[in-house]
Amino acid sequence: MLSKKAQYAFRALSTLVRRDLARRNEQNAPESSAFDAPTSISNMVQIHPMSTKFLETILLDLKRGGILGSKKGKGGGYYLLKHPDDTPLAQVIRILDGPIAPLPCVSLHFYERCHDCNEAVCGLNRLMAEVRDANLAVLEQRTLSDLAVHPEGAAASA
Amino acid sequence: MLSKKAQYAFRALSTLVRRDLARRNEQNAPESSAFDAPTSISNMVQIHPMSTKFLETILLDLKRGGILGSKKGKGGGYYLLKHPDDTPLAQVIRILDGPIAPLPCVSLHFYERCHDCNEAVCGLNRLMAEVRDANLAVLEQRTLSDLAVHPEGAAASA
DNA sequence: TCTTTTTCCCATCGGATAGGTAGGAATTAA
DNA sequence: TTAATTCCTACCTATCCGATGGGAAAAAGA
Repeated sequence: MLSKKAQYAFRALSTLVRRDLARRNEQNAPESSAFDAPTSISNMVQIHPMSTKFLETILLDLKRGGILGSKKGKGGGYYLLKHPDDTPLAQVIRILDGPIAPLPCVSLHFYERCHDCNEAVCGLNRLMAEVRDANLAVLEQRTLSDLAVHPEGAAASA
Repeated sequence: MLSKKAQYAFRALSTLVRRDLARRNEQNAPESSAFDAPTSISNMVQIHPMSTKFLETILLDLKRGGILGSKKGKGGGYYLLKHPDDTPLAQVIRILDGPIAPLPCVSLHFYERCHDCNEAVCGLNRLMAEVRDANLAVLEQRTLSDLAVHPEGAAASA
C-alpha cells in the first residue's frame, strides 16, 4: 500500500502538472520547464486540502529527489524540473516509500542480499521478481502526465 | 514489501508443498489431500530455521484463512487442505498482509471509499487499478506449486 | 491413567515507523 | 522594513511489526 506521503505527493504533483501543461500550451513552448511559475504550498493546499506542514516535508523530499525545483521568498514555490512525460510514477514512489519490489532481494534500487536463501534456486525470489516486473511495467511506463488525464473529459479535479 | 510473516509463511508452505507433492507421487493418488501426514511446527523450523513461536501464529492464521488443516496431539501438525495448484499466492498474502492493491479505493477484497476524491475521474485511482491488475495477473496465476519448482533442477532448498 | 507431544489461545512487550506538529532561520519581492 | 515564502531541526503520539511467555486443550502411546 502507498503511504499517505506518496498519496499526497501525487495530489500535489497533479496540480503542478496541470499548471505546467497549461502554461506550455498557451505559451507554445514545448521544450524545457520554465522557472517562472512556481506554485506555493498554500496554493496547493487550497486545491487539495491537507496538512500544510506535512505537505512541506513531502515537497522537500521531491525536491531532494530531483523531481521539483523551488524558489524561496515572496512569490516563491515549487515547479517541475522536467516535462511531466519524463517523470515516471516509479520515481515518485521510490522517493517517498522506498522499494517497489515485494522483497529486498529482488529490488533493483534498494537491493539487499537474502541471507538465509540461495537466490539462484529460491522459488519465492523468482516469483517475486515476476511481481516486481509486472509492477514496473506500469510504473516506469506511466508518468506524471497520466495523473492529469481524465478518461471521459470530465471536469472535476481529483 | 511483504512482511516477515508472509515470507515465513511461504517458507513453511514450501516445505508442506514438497511433502504433499512427494506423497501424491509415491501413492499415485492425484485427488484430494490426505489427512494422515501432518507436519509439526518443530519439523518445519528444522528445515527453515525461524522463531518457533512466531511461526505458530502464522500457521494459525493460515489455518483460519482456509489454507491449512491441523491435527492436535502427538504426531499432529499442519497439512494442506487443497492441492498446491489450487491455492494462489494472492490468497496467502491477503491472509497475512491484507490488501494487495496499492490503495484502499482500488482494492477488491479490502475496498474502502476514498473520501476526498471522485473515483470516476481520479487519475491516481485509475493508474493504481492498473498496478493492482498487473500484480494480480501474477499472484492469482501463480500457486503454491510454483514455490517448490526450481528452474534448473537444482537440488538445494530455499 | 499418566506422560508426552502437539495445537491452540491470550496477553504482553520493545522497537520501529507513520503521520503529523512546532518553532524558527534564511531568502526574496514589493 | 515587511510580508511571504522555503528550509531545517527537533519532537510527538499512536499504531504496528516482530517476537515471546504461559499456559489450556487435545490426542497418542505406555
